[in-house]
Amino acid sequence: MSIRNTEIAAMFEEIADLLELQQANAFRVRAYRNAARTLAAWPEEMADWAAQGRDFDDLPGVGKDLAGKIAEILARGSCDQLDRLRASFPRGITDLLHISGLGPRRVHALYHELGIRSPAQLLSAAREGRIRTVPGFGAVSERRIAKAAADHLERAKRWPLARVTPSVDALLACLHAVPGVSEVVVAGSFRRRRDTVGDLDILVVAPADSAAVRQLCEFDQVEQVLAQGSTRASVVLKNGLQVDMRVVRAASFGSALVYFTGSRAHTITLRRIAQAQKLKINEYGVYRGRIRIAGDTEASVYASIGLPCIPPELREDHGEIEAARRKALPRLIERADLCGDLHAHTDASDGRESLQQMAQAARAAGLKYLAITDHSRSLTVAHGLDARRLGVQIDAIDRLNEKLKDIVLLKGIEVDILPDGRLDLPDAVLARLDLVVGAVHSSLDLSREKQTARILHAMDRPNFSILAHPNGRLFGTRGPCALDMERIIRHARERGCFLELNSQPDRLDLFDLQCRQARDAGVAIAISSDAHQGTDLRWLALGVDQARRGWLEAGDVLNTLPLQRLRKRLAATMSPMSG
DNA sequence: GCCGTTTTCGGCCCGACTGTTTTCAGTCG
Repeated sequence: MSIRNTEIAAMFEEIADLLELQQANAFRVRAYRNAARTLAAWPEEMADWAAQGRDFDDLPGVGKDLAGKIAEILARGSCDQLDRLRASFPRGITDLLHISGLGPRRVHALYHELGIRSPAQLLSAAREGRIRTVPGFGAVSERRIAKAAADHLERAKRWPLARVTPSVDALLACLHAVPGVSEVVVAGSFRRRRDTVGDLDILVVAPADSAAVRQLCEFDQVEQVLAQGSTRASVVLKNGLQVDMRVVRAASFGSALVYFTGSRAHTITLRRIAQAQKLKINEYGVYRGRIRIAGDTEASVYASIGLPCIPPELREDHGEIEAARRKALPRLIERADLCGDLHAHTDASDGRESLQQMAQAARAAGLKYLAITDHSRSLTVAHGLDARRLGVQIDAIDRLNEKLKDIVLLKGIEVDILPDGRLDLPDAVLARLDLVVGAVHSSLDLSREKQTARILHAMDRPNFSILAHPNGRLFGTRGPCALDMERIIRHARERGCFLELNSQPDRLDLFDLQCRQARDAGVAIAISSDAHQGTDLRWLALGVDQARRGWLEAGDVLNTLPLQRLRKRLAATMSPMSG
């Protein structure tokens, strides 16, 4: 199988790590990291570029040298430089670089003084009191290293976005109570609405002498204070979540918000642009020489370098700055653009509420239609519907629709895609429905080829409308299935069917970059709640957040269509000879 | 190692916090 961009990126990161341990030129190291970042986010595979005869040095941050290394990696799975570097260090030593508090200098020192070459060895050395014998290390460092090594061995964890909401609410309340505090904003990846967050970055606007830092450090949910200064503090909450807080004055609010919202790559690019215009951007403002020319609002910071304000969800240095320059930023979808929801369950399968209760909840959520898509028969743990029970539900929906006002229930099913790609109910039964949502719930560990073929085959069935939660990942439970998503997107385009962005907090599936690929390919996305009770409809907002990260506009999303136009789009997928 | 209405050479984002090196290097975000 061909080598993927993410694998090339990982090799460049490894080269960068090993070069750092060799104390190589820091800018050379950075060049590898820049290229790795570009590769990891690039929508087209370099293997395809190679097949098309395209030059790798067309990639930003990739010159002749790195282009040659990409070609070498594609050809033989590695490159001479990586092989040489690996040979000169013990395997696994780069793990040490990913332990909090350790950088290349300290790892170098620990390796040469104590022969430490793994996190486990580091932990024992710290517990035996040997770290403090190394010049530059003391008892405090040793204690911190022991803790960080233990944490690393337990594996650093990222939090699903929705799971940090209780902590966010508590922190906002805590900090708003401080006299003089005028703004409290959670910035960082939380504000960019990434599907997971590693920590919380909180920006507080307050006078220089405010008690905000002390308030956070003394907050009753704080387990440990990592750092405490006059304008910054870092703490770990009792639930393990790290919180970094910065205090700025109102005049710097905009520049601080840009800076702490990130991403790192985005802000670095902004500063490079500023530098080229003889300006300097930092968290306190935008400066020409010693004169401060902007910084009170985010818009003023972007305007100072000739750009419109870029929505936080796009700030990943994935082309949004170039798009802003060309005045070609997308007009991102909003929750209010959704007219309905195309994936919901009732108590007929594993939902908790009746048809009528779900209809009322959907109307209360401002929706005009709700597709009822209970599970199919093979998902026995969810009391999946067979043909007879589905028929009963179809009749019940028809009767209920006659009585309902301001909301229409659509007749659907979340039909299992069987391991061989067949659907779990006969075509004649599915043909009675308004839409068919197909989903994989079993045999999740097939090979990439088999899993992809299974889904392509299912899409070819005459009544297939929407592929539900395409990657099948569940945070904390299982990773995404091995899939050729580019092929699935192309096939959906050819077949005229749709991909779901499942809004459940533990799914958020399609991923952001895949949404963008689908959009670029002209495949519409259904943003669906997968609600199992009425209150779950609130998850649609999370799906919209992720869709915005995928650059989706209202026109890219199937369920922004009003009912009549939606019916037409769906009907095209439901006719036996479609595609 | 990359890159150029600053430059084909000489730059490369910027500031806060920590521990320990009594003046700053290392790390982090």
